[in-house]
Amino acid sequence: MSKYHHGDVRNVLLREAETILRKEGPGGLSLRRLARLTGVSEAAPYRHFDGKDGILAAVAIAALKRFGDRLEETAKLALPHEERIIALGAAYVEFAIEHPQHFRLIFGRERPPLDQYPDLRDAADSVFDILQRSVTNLDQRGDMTLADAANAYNRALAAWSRAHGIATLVIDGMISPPLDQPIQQFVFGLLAEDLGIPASLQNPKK
Amino acid sequence: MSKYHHGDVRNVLLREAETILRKEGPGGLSLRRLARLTGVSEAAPYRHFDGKDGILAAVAIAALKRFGDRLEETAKLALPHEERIIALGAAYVEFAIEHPQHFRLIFGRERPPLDQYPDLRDAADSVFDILQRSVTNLDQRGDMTLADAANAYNRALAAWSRAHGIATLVIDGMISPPLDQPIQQFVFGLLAEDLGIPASLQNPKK
DNA sequence: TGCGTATGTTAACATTATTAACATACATAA
DNA sequence: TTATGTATGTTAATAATGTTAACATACGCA
Repeated sequence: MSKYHHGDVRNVLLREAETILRKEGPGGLSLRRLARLTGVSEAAPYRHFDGKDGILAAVAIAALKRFGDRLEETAKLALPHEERIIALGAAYVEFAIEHPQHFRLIFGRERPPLDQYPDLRDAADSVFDILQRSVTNLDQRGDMTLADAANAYNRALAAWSRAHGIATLVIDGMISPPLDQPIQQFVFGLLAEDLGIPASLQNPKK
Repeated sequence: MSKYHHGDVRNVLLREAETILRKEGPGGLSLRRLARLTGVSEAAPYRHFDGKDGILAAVAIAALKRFGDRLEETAKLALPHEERIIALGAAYVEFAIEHPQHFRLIFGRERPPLDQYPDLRDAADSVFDILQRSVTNLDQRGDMTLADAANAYNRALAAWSRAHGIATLVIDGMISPPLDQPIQQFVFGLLAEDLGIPASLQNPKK
């Protein structure tokens, strides 16, 4: 009977880390507790991951993958372009509300440094690519001028910022979706809110 | 010659905490290091603050005060209502970029729990009040219907979300203001970006 | 069979937040 | 002035953390 060598420690650690993170967030994830819960020695995780950041990076990459898949699904819906932007923003916010800790891990300050984890950077870039392509609708428009492209990029950033702001404010407890209406409706309302930007300040192009 | 009793430890601690936080953020602020730098014993801070969260709360309250003052200044400018909203958003984002750690402390996950520090909650509420009053322009409109009020509240939330999203994405390194144009211009561009929300999704009122 | 590498382990180190137990200065009432 | 209580220090202890070093075992493969 082997005294150790569980055979699958890496995956067990990852799954356990997932459930801890879901409850307590990146800060609450302690390597030693993780090891204890996994039933493995306190130094074992270091054989499979590059320390705490390594584990967080692995979890973040998995989360980004799921996030990206979800956004892509939404982006594929047969919708008018403007409505698709709204739907994307709603999916974005819903993900944040359903998985606040993952969302924080992906975007927040405790995210492992992108330049130390290239896979993490790639995963993050890929999600932004989905957003950008969907919002600017690059696929159907090979004939854009440079100015159009800059414009499209700005529109993507603006849409992203709006969704991101709602998501962040909600999960950080600064605003609370009203209890008497479905969250979807609340998010749609905010995303579609027309701010009445004066023409004098609007982008001169278009 | 007295062996201790510096006379002003609380303020010295606060100022030292400020400079540490500015460089390293809430997570990097260690009570022991703070005490060492202040030239005081490691347990001394506990005589003046309710532990680490207490210090963070005090710093956050001061930061919120400055933040609020700045927003209020902007809100007082003689501008058309819509342009004032843009200016407020810009001031909001500029504060975040100039003081990212303070901004994080105010809004992020490491903020001490609001229900344990009523003064902190009051300070935060007061800032949101400024935003809300300015965006909805409540002062000049005593004649609003209930629906109007709800609408105004939503407009405030939407404007706030947009600015908050830009601020958060920038200080978390997800987007970078272009180097070849002033930050102000970048922020204005994003805030004023017209997303082309379809009429079918716009708020039926108005 | 033997050897190298991957995967475990235990033990140690440095750091952290917090609290208890004790010491000193100061303010104020007698 | 003296006495006493409170505010403000200190040192020392506890419990937890990330990380690394030194050592042990299992497995894959020549």
